[in-house]
Amino acid sequence: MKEHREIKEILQNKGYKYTKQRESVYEIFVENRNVHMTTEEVYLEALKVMPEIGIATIYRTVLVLEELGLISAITFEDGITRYELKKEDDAHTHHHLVCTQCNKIIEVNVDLLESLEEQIEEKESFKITDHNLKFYGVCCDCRQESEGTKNEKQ
Amino acid sequence: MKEHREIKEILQNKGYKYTKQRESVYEIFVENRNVHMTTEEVYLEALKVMPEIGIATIYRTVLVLEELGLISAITFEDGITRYELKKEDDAHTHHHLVCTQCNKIIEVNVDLLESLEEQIEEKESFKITDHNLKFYGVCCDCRQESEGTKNEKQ
DNA sequence: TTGACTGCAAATCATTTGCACTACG
DNA sequence: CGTAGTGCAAATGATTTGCAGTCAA
Repeated sequence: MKEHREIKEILQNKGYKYTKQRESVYEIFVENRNVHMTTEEVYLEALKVMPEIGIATIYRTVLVLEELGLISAITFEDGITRYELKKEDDAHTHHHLVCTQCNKIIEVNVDLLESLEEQIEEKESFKITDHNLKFYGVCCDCRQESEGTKNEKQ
Repeated sequence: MKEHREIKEILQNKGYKYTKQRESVYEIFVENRNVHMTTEEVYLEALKVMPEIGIATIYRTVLVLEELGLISAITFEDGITRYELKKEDDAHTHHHLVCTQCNKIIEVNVDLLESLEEQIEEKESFKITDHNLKFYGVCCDCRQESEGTKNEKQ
Protein backbone atom coordinates (compact mmCIF):
# COMPACT_ATOMS: atom_id res chain seq x y z
CA MET A 1 0.00 0.00 0.00
CA LYS A 2 2.38 2.68 1.20
CA GLU A 3 5.16 1.10 -0.83
CA HIS A 4 3.73 2.81 -3.88
CA ARG A 5 4.67 6.12 -2.37
CA GLU A 6 8.20 5.13 -1.56
CA ILE A 7 9.32 4.20 -5.02
CA LYS A 8 9.78 7.85 -5.93
CA GLU A 9 12.13 8.50 -3.06
CA ILE A 10 13.96 5.24 -3.49
CA LEU A 11 14.68 6.14 -7.09
CA GLN A 12 15.73 9.66 -6.32
CA ASN A 13 17.93 8.65 -3.43
CA LYS A 14 20.00 6.63 -5.81
CA GLY A 15 20.13 9.34 -8.40
CA TYR A 16 17.48 7.89 -10.69
CA LYS A 17 14.60 9.90 -12.01
CA TYR A 18 11.08 9.06 -11.08
CA THR A 19 8.96 8.16 -14.08
CA LYS A 20 5.48 6.81 -14.62
CA GLN A 21 6.81 3.72 -16.34
CA ARG A 22 9.10 2.88 -13.44
CA GLU A 23 6.30 3.25 -10.97
CA SER A 24 3.96 1.17 -13.10
CA VAL A 25 6.47 -1.62 -13.49
CA TYR A 26 7.16 -1.60 -9.78
CA GLU A 27 3.43 -1.78 -9.06
CA ILE A 28 3.14 -4.80 -11.30
CA PHE A 29 5.66 -6.57 -9.11
CA VAL A 30 3.87 -5.49 -5.96
CA GLU A 31 0.57 -6.76 -7.34
CA ASN A 32 2.18 -10.01 -8.38
CA ARG A 33 3.97 -10.82 -5.19
CA ASN A 34 5.43 -14.32 -5.25
CA VAL A 35 5.03 -14.60 -9.00
CA HIS A 36 8.16 -15.05 -11.08
CA MET A 37 7.57 -12.98 -14.15
CA THR A 38 9.46 -12.88 -17.40
CA THR A 39 10.16 -9.49 -18.91
CA GLU A 40 7.63 -10.32 -21.58
CA GLU A 41 4.96 -10.98 -18.98
CA VAL A 42 5.72 -7.76 -17.16
CA TYR A 43 5.51 -5.99 -20.50
CA LEU A 44 2.08 -7.44 -21.26
CA GLU A 45 0.86 -6.29 -17.84
CA ALA A 46 2.37 -2.87 -18.33
CA LEU A 47 0.65 -2.47 -21.68
CA LYS A 48 -2.71 -2.62 -19.92
CA VAL A 49 -1.79 0.46 -17.95
CA MET A 50 0.46 2.24 -20.44
CA PRO A 51 -0.29 1.19 -24.01
CA GLU A 52 2.64 3.18 -25.36
CA ILE A 53 5.31 1.58 -23.19
CA GLY A 54 8.07 -0.26 -25.07
CA ILE A 55 9.57 -3.57 -24.07
CA ALA A 56 13.04 -2.02 -24.01
CA THR A 57 11.84 0.16 -21.18
CA ILE A 58 10.79 -2.93 -19.27
CA TYR A 59 14.22 -4.46 -19.74
CA ARG A 60 15.86 -1.26 -18.56
CA THR A 61 13.46 -0.72 -15.66
CA VAL A 62 13.82 -4.23 -14.38
CA LEU A 63 17.57 -3.67 -14.17
CA VAL A 64 17.08 -0.52 -12.21
CA LEU A 65 14.65 -2.16 -9.81
CA GLU A 66 17.05 -5.01 -9.30
CA GLU A 67 19.89 -2.59 -8.68
CA LEU A 68 17.69 -0.85 -6.12
CA GLY A 69 17.15 -4.19 -4.41
CA LEU A 70 13.40 -4.08 -4.98
CA ILE A 71 13.18 -7.19 -7.11
CA SER A 72 15.39 -10.19 -7.61
CA ALA A 73 16.22 -12.24 -10.67
CA ILE A 74 16.29 -15.96 -11.12
CA THR A 75 17.07 -18.04 -14.14
CA PHE A 76 15.80 -21.54 -14.63
CA GLU A 77 16.88 -24.06 -17.23
CA ASP A 78 14.95 -22.37 -20.00
CA GLY A 79 17.50 -19.56 -19.83
CA ILE A 80 14.86 -16.86 -19.51
CA THR A 81 15.37 -14.41 -16.67
CA ARG A 82 12.44 -14.01 -14.34
CA TYR A 83 11.94 -11.42 -11.63
CA GLU A 84 9.94 -11.29 -8.46
CA LEU A 85 9.38 -8.78 -5.72
CA LYS A 86 12.10 -9.12 -3.13
CA LYS A 87 11.14 -9.71 0.46
CA GLU A 88 14.05 -8.43 2.54
CA ASP A 89 13.25 -10.61 5.51
CA ASP A 90 13.75 -14.04 3.97
CA ALA A 91 16.52 -13.22 1.57
CA HIS A 92 18.74 -15.93 2.90
CA THR A 93 16.23 -18.64 3.55
CA HIS A 94 14.21 -18.35 0.38
CA HIS A 95 14.61 -21.23 -2.02
CA HIS A 96 12.73 -22.69 -4.95
CA LEU A 97 11.24 -26.05 -5.70
CA VAL A 98 10.85 -26.54 -9.41
CA CYS A 99 8.42 -29.22 -10.55
CA THR A 100 9.93 -30.92 -13.56
CA GLN A 101 6.51 -32.03 -14.74
CA CYS A 102 4.35 -28.92 -14.63
CA ASN A 103 7.14 -26.33 -14.20
CA LYS A 104 5.41 -24.89 -11.19
CA ILE A 105 7.68 -23.00 -8.82
CA ILE A 106 7.12 -23.36 -5.12
CA GLU A 107 8.80 -21.22 -2.49
CA VAL A 108 10.32 -22.74 0.61
CA ASN A 109 11.83 -21.13 3.61
CA VAL A 110 14.49 -23.03 5.46
CA ASP A 111 17.77 -21.77 6.69
CA LEU A 112 19.85 -24.86 7.18
CA LEU A 113 22.39 -23.35 4.85
CA GLU A 114 24.16 -21.28 7.45
CA SER A 115 26.26 -24.05 8.90
CA LEU A 116 27.03 -25.23 5.40
CA GLU A 117 28.21 -21.77 4.46
CA GLU A 118 30.42 -21.53 7.49
CA GLN A 119 32.01 -24.85 6.62
CA ILE A 120 32.69 -23.74 3.08
CA GLU A 121 34.00 -20.33 4.03
CA GLU A 122 36.55 -21.96 6.24
CA LYS A 123 37.50 -24.82 3.97
CA GLU A 124 37.80 -22.79 0.78
CA SER A 125 38.62 -19.39 2.20
CA PHE A 126 35.78 -18.06 0.11
CA LYS A 127 33.70 -15.18 1.48
CA ILE A 128 30.10 -16.10 0.73
CA THR A 129 27.77 -13.18 0.11
CA ASP A 130 24.79 -14.92 -1.44
CA HIS A 131 23.50 -18.25 -2.57
CA ASN A 132 21.02 -19.80 -4.85
CA LEU A 133 19.40 -23.13 -4.12
CA LYS A 134 16.91 -24.90 -6.33
CA PHE A 135 15.40 -28.31 -5.86
CA TYR A 136 13.97 -30.22 -8.77
CA GLY A 137 11.37 -32.89 -8.47
CA VAL A 138 7.67 -33.60 -8.65
CA CYS A 139 5.16 -31.46 -6.83
CA CYS A 140 2.30 -32.92 -4.85
CA ASP A 141 -0.27 -32.22 -7.58
CA CYS A 142 1.72 -34.04 -10.22
CA ARG A 143 2.44 -36.93 -7.87
CA GLN A 144 -1.25 -37.46 -7.30
CA GLU A 145 -1.98 -37.21 -10.99
CA SER A 146 0.58 -39.79 -11.97
CA GLU A 147 -0.68 -42.08 -9.23
CA GLY A 148 -4.20 -41.69 -10.53
CA THR A 149 -3.54 -42.29 -14.20
CA LYS A 150 -0.46 -44.49 -13.88
CA ASN A 151 0.67 -43.46 -17.34
CA GLU A 152 4.11 -43.67 -18.80
CA LYS A 153 6.53 -41.17 -17.34
CA GLN A 154 7.87 -38.25 -19.40
CA MET B 1 41.30 -43.82 -20.78
CA LYS B 2 38.97 -46.72 -21.29
CA GLU B 3 36.05 -44.34 -21.26
CA HIS B 4 36.90 -43.42 -24.81
CA ARG B 5 35.98 -46.94 -25.83
CA GLU B 6 32.68 -46.97 -24.03
CA ILE B 7 31.13 -44.00 -25.75
CA LYS B 8 30.29 -46.11 -28.77
CA GLU B 9 28.36 -48.63 -26.76
CA ILE B 10 26.71 -46.02 -24.61
CA LEU B 11 25.41 -44.29 -27.71
CA GLN B 12 24.25 -47.48 -29.35
CA ASN B 13 22.59 -48.78 -26.22
CA LYS B 14 20.33 -45.78 -26.29
CA GLY B 15 19.63 -46.05 -29.97
CA TYR B 16 22.02 -43.33 -31.08
CA LYS B 17 24.53 -43.80 -33.82
CA TYR B 18 28.20 -43.61 -33.09
CA THR B 19 29.92 -40.83 -35.03
CA LYS B 20 33.37 -39.31 -35.03
CA GLN B 21 32.00 -35.94 -34.03
CA ARG B 22 30.22 -37.36 -31.00
CA GLU B 23 33.32 -39.18 -29.90
CA SER B 24 35.47 -36.09 -30.40
CA VAL B 25 33.12 -33.89 -28.42
CA TYR B 26 32.98 -36.41 -25.63
CA GLU B 27 36.77 -36.61 -25.57
CA ILE B 28 36.95 -32.86 -25.21
CA PHE B 29 34.90 -33.13 -22.05
CA VAL B 30 37.05 -35.97 -20.75
CA GLU B 31 40.19 -33.97 -21.41
CA ASN B 32 38.68 -30.92 -19.73
CA ARG B 33 37.43 -32.57 -16.60
CA ASN B 34 36.24 -30.00 -14.09
CA VAL B 35 36.10 -27.27 -16.68
CA HIS B 36 32.74 -25.68 -17.40
CA MET B 37 32.74 -25.11 -21.12
CA THR B 38 30.40 -23.08 -23.24
CA THR B 39 29.25 -24.59 -26.51
CA GLU B 40 31.42 -22.07 -28.28
CA GLU B 41 34.48 -23.21 -26.34
CA VAL B 42 33.77 -26.84 -27.08
CA TYR B 43 33.37 -25.87 -30.72
CA LEU B 44 36.75 -24.16 -30.81
CA GLU B 45 38.36 -27.24 -29.29
CA ALA B 46 36.57 -29.51 -31.71
CA LEU B 47 37.76 -27.46 -34.67
CA LYS B 48 41.34 -28.38 -33.80
CA VAL B 49 40.52 -32.03 -34.30
CA MET B 50 37.80 -31.75 -36.96
CA PRO B 51 38.10 -28.56 -38.96
CA GLU B 52 34.85 -29.26 -40.84
CA ILE B 53 32.66 -29.64 -37.77
CA GLY B 54 29.79 -27.17 -37.48
CA ILE B 55 28.67 -25.48 -34.31
CA ALA B 56 25.16 -26.81 -34.78
CA THR B 57 26.60 -30.27 -34.37
CA ILE B 58 28.12 -29.24 -31.07
CA TYR B 59 24.78 -27.94 -29.85
CA ARG B 60 23.11 -31.17 -30.90
CA THR B 61 25.86 -33.41 -29.52
CA VAL B 62 25.94 -31.69 -26.18
CA LEU B 63 22.22 -32.41 -25.83
CA VAL B 64 22.78 -36.05 -26.61
CA LEU B 65 25.63 -36.34 -24.13
CA GLU B 66 23.52 -34.69 -21.48
CA GLU B 67 20.65 -37.03 -22.23
CA LEU B 68 23.06 -39.92 -21.86
CA GLY B 69 24.09 -38.59 -18.48
CA LEU B 70 27.69 -38.12 -19.54
CA ILE B 71 27.82 -34.38 -19.02
CA SER B 72 25.77 -31.93 -17.04
CA ALA B 73 24.65 -28.41 -17.75
CA ILE B 74 24.78 -25.34 -15.57
CA THR B 75 23.69 -21.83 -16.25
CA PHE B 76 25.12 -18.86 -14.44
CA GLU B 77 23.83 -15.31 -14.48
CA ASP B 78 25.24 -14.60 -17.91
CA GLY B 79 22.56 -16.90 -19.29
CA ILE B 80 25.03 -18.98 -21.26
CA THR B 81 24.78 -22.72 -20.78
CA ARG B 82 27.97 -24.46 -19.81
CA TYR B 83 28.68 -28.16 -19.66
CA GLU B 84 31.10 -30.30 -17.76
CA LEU B 85 31.88 -33.98 -17.53
CA LYS B 86 29.59 -35.59 -15.01
CA LYS B 87 31.12 -37.53 -12.17
CA GLU B 88 28.47 -40.05 -11.11
CA ASP B 89 29.86 -40.42 -7.61
CA ASP B 90 29.42 -36.87 -6.32
CA ALA B 91 26.26 -35.96 -8.17
CA HIS B 92 24.49 -35.02 -5.01
CA THR B 93 27.26 -33.31 -3.14
CA HIS B 94 28.74 -31.30 -5.95
CA HIS B 95 28.16 -27.56 -5.70
CA HIS B 96 29.63 -24.41 -7.14
CA LEU B 97 31.21 -21.33 -5.65
CA VAL B 98 31.04 -18.45 -8.06
CA CYS B 99 33.42 -15.57 -7.47
CA THR B 100 31.57 -12.38 -8.25
CA GLN B 101 34.83 -10.55 -8.90
CA CYS B 102 36.78 -12.79 -11.25
CA ASN B 103 33.93 -15.15 -12.26
CA LYS B 104 36.02 -18.14 -11.31
CA ILE B 105 34.03 -21.27 -10.53
CA ILE B 106 35.18 -23.47 -7.69
CA GLU B 107 33.82 -26.92 -6.96
CA VAL B 108 32.89 -27.97 -3.47
CA ASN B 109 31.77 -31.28 -2.15
CA VAL B 110 29.57 -31.28 0.91
CA ASP B 111 26.44 -33.21 1.49
CA LEU B 112 24.64 -31.36 4.20
CA LEU B 113 21.69 -31.08 1.90
CA GLU B 114 20.22 -34.47 2.67
CA SER B 115 18.54 -33.54 5.90
CA LEU B 116 17.30 -30.36 4.29
CA GLU B 117 15.79 -32.35 1.45
CA GLU B 118 14.06 -34.70 3.83
CA GLN B 119 12.56 -31.78 5.66
CA ILE B 120 11.27 -30.24 2.48
CA GLU B 121 9.92 -33.48 1.07
CA GLU B 122 7.86 -33.94 4.16
CA LYS B 123 6.74 -30.38 4.59
CA GLU B 124 5.83 -29.72 0.96
CA SER B 125 5.02 -33.23 -0.19
CA PHE B 126 7.44 -32.62 -3.03
CA LYS B 127 9.53 -35.54 -4.30
CA ILE B 128 13.01 -34.15 -4.78
CA THR B 129 15.04 -35.74 -7.55
CA ASP B 130 17.83 -33.23 -7.96
CA HIS B 131 19.13 -29.93 -6.75
CA ASN B 132 21.32 -27.09 -7.73
CA LEU B 133 23.23 -25.05 -5.22
CA LYS B 134 25.45 -22.10 -6.00
CA PHE B 135 27.22 -19.82 -3.62
CA TYR B 136 28.30 -16.36 -4.64
CA GLY B 137 31.07 -14.43 -3.03
CA VAL B 138 34.72 -13.58 -3.26
CA CYS B 139 37.35 -16.24 -3.78
CA CYS B 140 40.56 -16.32 -1.80
CA ASP B 141 42.64 -14.84 -4.64
CA CYS B 142 40.38 -11.84 -5.02
CA ARG B 143 40.20 -11.34 -1.28
CA GLN B 144 43.96 -11.10 -1.08
CA GLU B 145 44.12 -8.77 -4.02
CA SER B 146 41.60 -6.34 -2.61
CA GLU B 147 43.41 -6.41 0.72
CA GLY B 148 46.67 -5.66 -1.01
CA THR B 149 45.55 -2.82 -3.24
CA LYS B 150 42.70 -1.52 -1.11
CA ASN B 151 41.09 -0.03 -4.17
CA GLU B 152 37.49 0.98 -4.62
CA LYS B 153 35.11 -1.94 -4.82
CA GLN B 154 33.28 -2.81 -8.05
C1' DT C 1 20.30 -49.29 -48.68
C1' DT C 2 18.30 -45.80 -45.70
C1' DG C 3 17.33 -43.08 -42.10
C1' DA C 4 20.06 -40.87 -38.54
C1' DC C 5 23.52 -37.43 -38.50
C1' DT C 6 26.04 -33.52 -40.24
C1' DG C 7 27.22 -28.84 -42.15
C1' DC C 8 25.63 -24.73 -43.58
C1' DA C 9 22.89 -20.90 -43.72
C1' DA C 10 18.78 -18.89 -42.51
C1' DA C 11 15.49 -18.40 -38.72
C1' DT C 12 14.31 -17.62 -33.79
C1' DC C 13 14.20 -15.63 -29.46
C1' DA C 14 15.69 -13.06 -25.57
C1' DT C 15 18.01 -9.08 -24.74
C1' DT C 16 20.66 -4.79 -26.00
C1' DT C 17 21.58 -0.63 -28.26
C1' DG C 18 21.55 3.72 -31.29
C1' DC C 19 18.99 7.58 -31.95
C1' DA C 20 15.64 11.19 -32.07
C1' DC C 21 12.19 12.68 -28.98
C1' DT C 22 10.06 13.58 -24.30
C1' DA C 23 9.66 14.96 -19.74
C1' DC C 24 11.68 14.96 -14.89
C1' DG C 25 14.06 17.96 -11.78
C1' DC D 1 16.70 24.28 -19.94
C1' DG D 2 19.66 20.03 -19.91
C1' DT D 3 20.00 15.44 -19.44
C1' DA D 4 18.19 11.06 -17.97
C1' DG D 5 14.66 8.27 -19.64
C1' DT D 6 11.65 6.51 -23.33
C1' DG D 7 9.92 4.27 -27.72
C1' DC D 8 11.07 2.31 -31.77
C1' DA D 9 13.52 -0.31 -34.81
C1' DA D 10 17.66 -2.30 -35.91
C1' DA D 11 21.56 -4.99 -33.96
C1' DT D 12 23.38 -8.68 -31.27
C1' DG D 13 24.33 -13.17 -29.50
C1' DA D 14 23.04 -17.70 -28.17
C1' DT D 15 20.61 -21.41 -29.78
C1' DT D 16 17.51 -23.84 -33.20
C1' DT D 17 15.96 -25.47 -37.47
C1' DG D 18 15.26 -26.69 -42.58
C1' DC D 19 17.38 -28.99 -45.98
C1' DA D 20 20.40 -31.44 -49.02
C1' DG D 21 24.28 -34.29 -48.77
C1' DT D 22 26.85 -38.02 -45.97
C1' DC D 23 27.77 -42.11 -43.50
C1' DA D 24 26.96 -45.64 -39.78
C1' DA D 25 24.45 -49.92 -39.21
